[in-house]
Amino acid sequence: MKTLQLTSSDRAILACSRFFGRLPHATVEAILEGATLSSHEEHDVLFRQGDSIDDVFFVISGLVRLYRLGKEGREADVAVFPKGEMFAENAMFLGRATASAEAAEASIILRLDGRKLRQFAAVDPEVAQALIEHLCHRGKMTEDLLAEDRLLTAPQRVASYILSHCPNGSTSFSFRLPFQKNVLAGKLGLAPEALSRAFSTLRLSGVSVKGRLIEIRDRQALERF
Amino acid sequence: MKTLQLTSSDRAILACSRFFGRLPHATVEAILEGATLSSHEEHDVLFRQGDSIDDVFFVISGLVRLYRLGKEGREADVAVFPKGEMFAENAMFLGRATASAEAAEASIILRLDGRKLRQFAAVDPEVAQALIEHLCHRGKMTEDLLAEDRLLTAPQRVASYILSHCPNGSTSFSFRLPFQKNVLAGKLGLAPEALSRAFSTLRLSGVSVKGRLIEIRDRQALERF
DNA sequence: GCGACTACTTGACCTCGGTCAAACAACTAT
DNA sequence: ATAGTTGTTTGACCGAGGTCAAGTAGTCGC
Repeated sequence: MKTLQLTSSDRAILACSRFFGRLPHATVEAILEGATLSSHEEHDVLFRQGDSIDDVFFVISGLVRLYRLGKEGREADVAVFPKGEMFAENAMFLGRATASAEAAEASIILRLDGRKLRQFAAVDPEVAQALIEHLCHRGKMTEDLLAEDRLLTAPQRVASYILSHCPNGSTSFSFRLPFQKNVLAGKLGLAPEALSRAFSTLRLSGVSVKGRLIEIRDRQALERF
Repeated sequence: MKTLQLTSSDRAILACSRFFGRLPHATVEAILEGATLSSHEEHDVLFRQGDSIDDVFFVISGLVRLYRLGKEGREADVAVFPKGEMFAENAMFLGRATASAEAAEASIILRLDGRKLRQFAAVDPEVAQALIEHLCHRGKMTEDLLAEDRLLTAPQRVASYILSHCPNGSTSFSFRLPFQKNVLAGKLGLAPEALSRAFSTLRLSGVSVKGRLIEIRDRQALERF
């Protein structure tokens, strides 16, 4: 872990994030005052389930995995945050972290003073509003995961993930996975082997996979799955 | 469905709910103005996934099941709300309902004007604060469900549910299920048959089940599970 | 080029839990 | 009581996916 300075390109990322994007510059600057920036290696732990943390985190670059611990060291991902996402606002209001967080690849993380943010939310309705919308969005994300776990088989979940990256309208297209298959497996609640098998099932429906490159030949076929 | 009048005992329930409990009487009264009260039979649908609703719901009595729809009419519960809980605040900010809701037993439901509540939240920081904490709590609930689904087997999930109703300290105790086993199965993401089998597995660890009455002889045995 | 990692895939096996069918139990209405 | 309805349990079966163990790519260093 190394401490860094906030650059202007970092600010650009903040400016177009869901949370900060809604707020006027002055407010953003005020919230950012005293924030610290740090770089982390893959597998660096940011905080642990049960910790009482009073910071809020923001992914400037890289990827963070949020997970719960089970018996015998088992881990279950409850969310994965790419560049531009904020997390651990929960802990700020609930008192302790409900999950652990670690960098899923080399990442740069911004750490805001939670008490200050809370203060702002209590005074500035605009900040409160932004927080509310952020929380609604986060709630929907976990609800999505839960519902997919309960309703879909492994290949269906993968198909659904692929489709969520597909601009609707086009029947064939391709894209690069934004992270390792390992991480995708975790996010979808699958063992890596199961993800692999799911991909090879989908191959029969016109999906080709070369490394991180995914190619779709027939959108309808995927939707039918 | 029948329209009703808000009684004083209904107000008492509101007053000690997580959301309204934090707010001053005057604010509560203002939010409640224009709210409508209705009674519903089991299986009455309150709204459907995808509906654009501009009401927020509150369970005065009974039980509401929130669920997502899958292929071929499959349903997956994403939350179950007992008396005193508020729901569908999500839809207010996201535009449409992310899930369907129906009464899981005969229930009395209070329906608040969402636009007005939103208005209040935008003006009164106290309301915003209450909303934020409510959303954090809801987020944690779904996260709990997701993590349990991914980390625990059926008997473990049931054990965990039982333990969550056990006053910590006592080694043996008993309580009544607050709803049908059917509903519990749904909440835990199990088929009713699987719940039944889970109970009979736990019987070997000192759990006895007679109808809705659950009796625990050995707390530690459950925790070890 | 070579070896040494690490990511990913494949195969074999087995357990958990879903599904269908049937038996049972509790409740209601007649 | 009798029959019907609904909630719950049990048995038999099977398929999805976890786990362990090899094997195959890639990728990095040199």
